[in-house]
Amino acid sequence: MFFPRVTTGSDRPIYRQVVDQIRLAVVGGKLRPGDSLPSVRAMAEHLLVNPNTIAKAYAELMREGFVQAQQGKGVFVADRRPVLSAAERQRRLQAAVEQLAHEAAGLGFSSKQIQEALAKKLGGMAGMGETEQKP
Amino acid sequence: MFFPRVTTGSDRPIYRQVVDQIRLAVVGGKLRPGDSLPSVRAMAEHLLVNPNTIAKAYAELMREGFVQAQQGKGVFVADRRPVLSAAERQRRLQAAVEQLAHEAAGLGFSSKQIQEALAKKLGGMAGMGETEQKP
Amino acid sequence: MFFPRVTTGSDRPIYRQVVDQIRLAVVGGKLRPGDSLPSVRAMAEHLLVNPNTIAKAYAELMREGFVQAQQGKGVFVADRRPVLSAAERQRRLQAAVEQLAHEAAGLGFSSKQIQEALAKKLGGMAGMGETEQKP
Amino acid sequence: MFFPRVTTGSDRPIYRQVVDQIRLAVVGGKLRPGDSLPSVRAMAEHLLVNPNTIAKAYAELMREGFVQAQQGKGVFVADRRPVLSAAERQRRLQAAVEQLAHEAAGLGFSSKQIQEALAKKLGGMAGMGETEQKP
DNA sequence: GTGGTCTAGACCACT
DNA sequence: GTGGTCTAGACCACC
Repeated sequence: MFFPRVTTGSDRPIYRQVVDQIRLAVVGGKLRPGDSLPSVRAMAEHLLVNPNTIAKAYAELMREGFVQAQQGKGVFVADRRPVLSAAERQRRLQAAVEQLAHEAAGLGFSSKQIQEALAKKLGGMAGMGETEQKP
Repeated sequence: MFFPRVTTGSDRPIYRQVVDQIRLAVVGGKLRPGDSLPSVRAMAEHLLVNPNTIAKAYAELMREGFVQAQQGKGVFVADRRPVLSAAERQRRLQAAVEQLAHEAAGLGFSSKQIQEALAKKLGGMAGMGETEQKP
Repeated sequence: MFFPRVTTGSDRPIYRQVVDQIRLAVVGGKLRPGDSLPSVRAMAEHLLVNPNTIAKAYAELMREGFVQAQQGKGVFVADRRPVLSAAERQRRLQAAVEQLAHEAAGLGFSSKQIQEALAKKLGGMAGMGETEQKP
Repeated sequence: MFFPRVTTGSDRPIYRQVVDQIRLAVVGGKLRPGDSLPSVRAMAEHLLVNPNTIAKAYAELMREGFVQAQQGKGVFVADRRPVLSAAERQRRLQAAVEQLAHEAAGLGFSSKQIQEALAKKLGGMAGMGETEQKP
């Protein structure tokens, strides 16, 4: 059974962390279509968070098409990966990159330092690199 | 006179957009130490926002050491000085990098694609690379 | 639950008084990491001031690393970490010392009298002397 | 002719700096009863500040009894030093000392560090130590 | 004129 | 419930 890890006290909301990690597990192949996910209550107890928070995360994942709820049975990974338009994906990446650039520039870091920090972070993340999608 | 551009209805707060753009203009050399910035009221009228919102942005920039307010005279670009500890700067860089990594991973981009997008963005920014500060 | 005392009509702004007292309680050990602080609304009602004023105080304390806010849960005392650079801390100490020197000199006190008053005040404060940080 | 030195961009208002320095020169004996001070206009031109600022400083000094204006002749140091009640002087000293203690404690300085910074500052100031007044 | 503080009240996101 | 943002409008200190 897949359980994400969340850290309270981060600037990233808990429900967002849950969404991120499940999404990442799906696109990375750790979770396959048909796999079942923990119930809202089970995950809430496991992570020691409010059930509403998990419910919100699942709702977001359902809206995006990553998971599907089957009445009375539980939550499952959906068959097909949802698609965002290439333009939309690119637009969001640009926005995210821009935000990092602004923040780091304000802190006085050089381009090299920023890129090294990113490389280090990406190197330690699982499931990246095999999921490339051509725009 | 320098005026930032803000878009209401964005997920990024208005005062944050103002801070970002002025900070960028300063580190990018578009604004130099001693340059005067628009008065709180003038910028508020220009951007069609509440003066308090601009005051908040200026207060943030003052705390970060980017600008200096002189009672009754106005707000001016300050001589750059490192206000944050090396550890704090590093902590903030990590947080910013992490956010990009999660966002981009959720969108299904590969490590390589993310790094290329960042490299492209940094390459197009003025004043980066010369501002390196040793921790 | 910790509640500061503020006096309206003082030359020191209310939000500053709140910041001062909470900061003192933290460095003096009266408030320990993890302790929860009154909610913005609760403290505002207790002190008979506007919630925004308390929010501003908490925002300041967060920036300085004394407290940490958790969306939807409340405000908590943070683990201490040095946020400011050594140079910035020194700069602020100098400014504070200078202010006392001017004020006391204007009142006609001798160097010796000022130093004795300070020694007496510092002697009566908890948690001082163990918190030394090398620059 | 006595001219104070002011630094713009400080957190201490200019008119306050002028008041401080003249007051200090009087209690320190550098200026003696009957000595004439620069005219508002002359000092404003010399310090490159607004005449209103100097006028405000002189008004404050006159209210306190340090100087006296003689219509058409100029501003002169007053005969007798003004007296504040012992209790009031002590109260103000306590408040000033307290403020430094709060600020420095928040910055994480030890008692010893604070006292050393004060001693260094006082050592460099003229006219102190001979002006002791018994409370 | 300038920035700084405070109030009152609204809406939003998160738990 | 919690904190975060924004608006509208007031008063003050300073130049």
